[in-house]
Amino acid sequence: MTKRATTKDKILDAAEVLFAEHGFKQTSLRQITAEAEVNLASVNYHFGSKKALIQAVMARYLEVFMPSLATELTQLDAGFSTRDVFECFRTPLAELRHVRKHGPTLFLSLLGYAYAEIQGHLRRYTMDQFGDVMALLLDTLHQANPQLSPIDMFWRLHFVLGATVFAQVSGPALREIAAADFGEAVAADQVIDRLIPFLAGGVDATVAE
Amino acid sequence: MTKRATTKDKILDAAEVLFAEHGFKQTSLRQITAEAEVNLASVNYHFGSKKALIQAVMARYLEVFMPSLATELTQLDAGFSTRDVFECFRTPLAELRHVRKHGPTLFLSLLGYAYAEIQGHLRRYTMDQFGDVMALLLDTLHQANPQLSPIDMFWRLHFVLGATVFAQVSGPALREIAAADFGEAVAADQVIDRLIPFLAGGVDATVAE
DNA sequence: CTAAAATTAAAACGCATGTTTAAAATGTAC
DNA sequence: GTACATTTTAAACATGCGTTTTAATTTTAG
Repeated sequence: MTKRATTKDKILDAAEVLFAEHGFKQTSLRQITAEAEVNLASVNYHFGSKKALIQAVMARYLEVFMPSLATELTQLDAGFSTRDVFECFRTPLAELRHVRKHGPTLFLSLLGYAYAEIQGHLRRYTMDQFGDVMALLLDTLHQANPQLSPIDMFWRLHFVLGATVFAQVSGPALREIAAADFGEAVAADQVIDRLIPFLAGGVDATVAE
Repeated sequence: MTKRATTKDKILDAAEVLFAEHGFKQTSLRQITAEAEVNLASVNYHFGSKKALIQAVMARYLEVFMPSLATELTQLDAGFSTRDVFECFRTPLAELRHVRKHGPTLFLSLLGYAYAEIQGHLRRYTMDQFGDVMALLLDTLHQANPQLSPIDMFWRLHFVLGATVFAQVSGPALREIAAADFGEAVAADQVIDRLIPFLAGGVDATVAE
């Protein structure tokens, strides 16, 4: 049988939803503890500070996602394309559903805000912990596109991150507009189906002369 | 001869730099008025509120940029490519240098934060004021890519915005990393040279089957 | 059952924010 | 030069924030 949710988990669950919705800085501990139905002081008791809570929220996802992505990347068959590299994101993202029902969407939103609000400590944490996976990704993409210089690849990877996190951060609003304008509801998962071809096309583009 | 800067202008000039650097919400009126060397209360006296100041900052740029972009788009020669459409952004962006020395960079950063911090009032203001230009852009891109369905084009345009905006928001940090890792300094203007081929490649990509 | 440890709870602290107030200073028109 | 309007100034206000404190409560061990 499943244990009753602990205070610590109730905080994490409430925090990640609010963070994903409104960003880190703009979400207060009072909102979080109200939503989690726990006492305000319990955040500092269990996590020490808001900063530490933010890192704990990210860690739950990064610890699943990053190793999984690394595995997928290293298992690529020889002669892979850029498109194949981006397809490697599907499985690790889908696995986040195991940590939380809407894990994939939540994670990408959190990542987006982690980038947008240039939280020094978060960026440092991510890079310290998973810089090797990022380097592997950069290297793998470069293998698929040897014609691009490392610096060109560097910039294109960051354009990719930008398009991805942005699409997810403003995802709810955009899906709403899309549904209103085109009468077509789009699930969050389907956005990635539209995204991958776009990203691959961008990375594969010939450099400006 | 040029008039001495008024309090109102000193506030606008200081505000836009701080906003572009740290975002809207995270920049306080006290930082702004200290930088501008004016009294704290003068913001509310001259603009009414922080919200109104933010809109005034954006308006200075949008009023120049949007009509100029519209002009460029309508003057495209028949048979234009996606790449041609994105090249239309160069001139309007460059013109922002007339309103302020680093106008192009500032404007894109501001736009980035306006999107990232989902400021309802700002999004509404932008759409109300310049929704027609956005529609024109969407339509023009669709002309260059008639094979894409309207909803595919809708999503790709927003991926484009995401990549652009994030490239600029995290631009200073990225340029720093790039310079450290590749020993190659990149001016802010040159980022757009790397961006345009990427965006065009993404938009032109064949849709997923 | 009891004593110690871990957790929860309520309240307050110190600080920063946007905004307002009311007086002082400055500029303008006659 | 005087009266009026505009602008600047300093101070205070109300609110929300993360954090800390202290006491009550619950859980855990022996």
